[in-house]
Amino acid sequence: MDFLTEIIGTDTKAIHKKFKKKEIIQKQGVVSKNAFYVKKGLIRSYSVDEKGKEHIFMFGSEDWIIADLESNVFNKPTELCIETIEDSEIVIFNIDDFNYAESSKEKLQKNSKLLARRIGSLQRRVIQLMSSSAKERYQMFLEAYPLLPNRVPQKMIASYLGITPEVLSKIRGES
Amino acid sequence: MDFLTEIIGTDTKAIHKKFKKKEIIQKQGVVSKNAFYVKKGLIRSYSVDEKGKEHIFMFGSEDWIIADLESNVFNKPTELCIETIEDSEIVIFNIDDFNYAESSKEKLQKNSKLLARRIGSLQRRVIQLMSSSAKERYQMFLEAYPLLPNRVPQKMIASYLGITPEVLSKIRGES
DNA sequence: TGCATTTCTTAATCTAGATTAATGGAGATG
DNA sequence: CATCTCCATTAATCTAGATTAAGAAATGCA
Repeated sequence: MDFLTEIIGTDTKAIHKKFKKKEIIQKQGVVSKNAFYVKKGLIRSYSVDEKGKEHIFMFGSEDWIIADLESNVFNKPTELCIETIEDSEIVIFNIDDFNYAESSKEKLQKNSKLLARRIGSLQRRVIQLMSSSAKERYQMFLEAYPLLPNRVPQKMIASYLGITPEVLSKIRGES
Repeated sequence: MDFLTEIIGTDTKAIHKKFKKKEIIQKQGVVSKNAFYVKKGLIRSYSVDEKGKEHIFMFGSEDWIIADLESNVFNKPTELCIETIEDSEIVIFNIDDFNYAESSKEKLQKNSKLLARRIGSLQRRVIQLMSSSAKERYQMFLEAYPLLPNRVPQKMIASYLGITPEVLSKIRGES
């Protein structure tokens, strides 16, 4: 738990938990201040629209932190459901502790860097969604996350890219 | 310059500048550490794809800060061009100062909150782009930014929504 | 091991939104 | 004020990707 300790320090209360494959870590609709650090395994966060369709917002593998900041910041029920894809070990901690508590300067700075980094990748994602075709987006995904395709089912990759599994299958068949 | 002082403090070196309508504040391709605080007026950041098509990433009106964090964080040329829509007064400052310098704890915490808030809205934007129709996105835009439609040309709203001006015109005609 | 369920693929349609093109206004500029 | 360039709108096509459907492969479970 090295990388995590470095970020949240040792003073933060954190719960260590193991989950089986396909277990729900956090349900949609809950108001929670939790953040989830992936020590081992693979998880995903996704929203479900009115038609019952799932849209994967992000994947989290080792050393990633997943949290619904939209919910945390604006204090409203999560639209994101968080669920394991593989058997996983997750460290759950309170995001307020993480962000604003009696943290050291150093910790706060590290935190800012992490947040900025995440904004960077979200920015890229938004621009991609607006300007690239399904095929281009798939290729960029492969480059950005070369290890994930082996661990994630096709239909989830499709969901992350904002396309249907049928179209993804076609694209893969082409190249 | 109240709100800004509160965030960046008085120690940070900042340049105060006036721009005419349609002036370019920052060009694509530059590696810069600049952030732009809008004191007065309206600006936009956008990327241009290979086909020469513009995609507006975000608008910034009074009290907004616009910066290409993707570029700042990963230290690579900006993909975002920043340009005024109206005559504007802009405060330019170095984002490193803002983030990591000899800042007070309080300032760092405030900074974290701002970043988290921005992540929240980007998260929402990504989910919207994946799950909503053009019409729904337009309606959400109107709710989220009720004042902008009067100040921004249609074609720019279309660009922000990720659709063509023709489709936006059609949508507006319907309701 | 065998049956059930889920996932992937292929193919035939359908549709939201893109593209192209033409028109009438609205601002800018001399 | 006359010309010019840019904008918004409408309408006719076109197309990327959605939907539907059905069979094949993989996976889970008793």
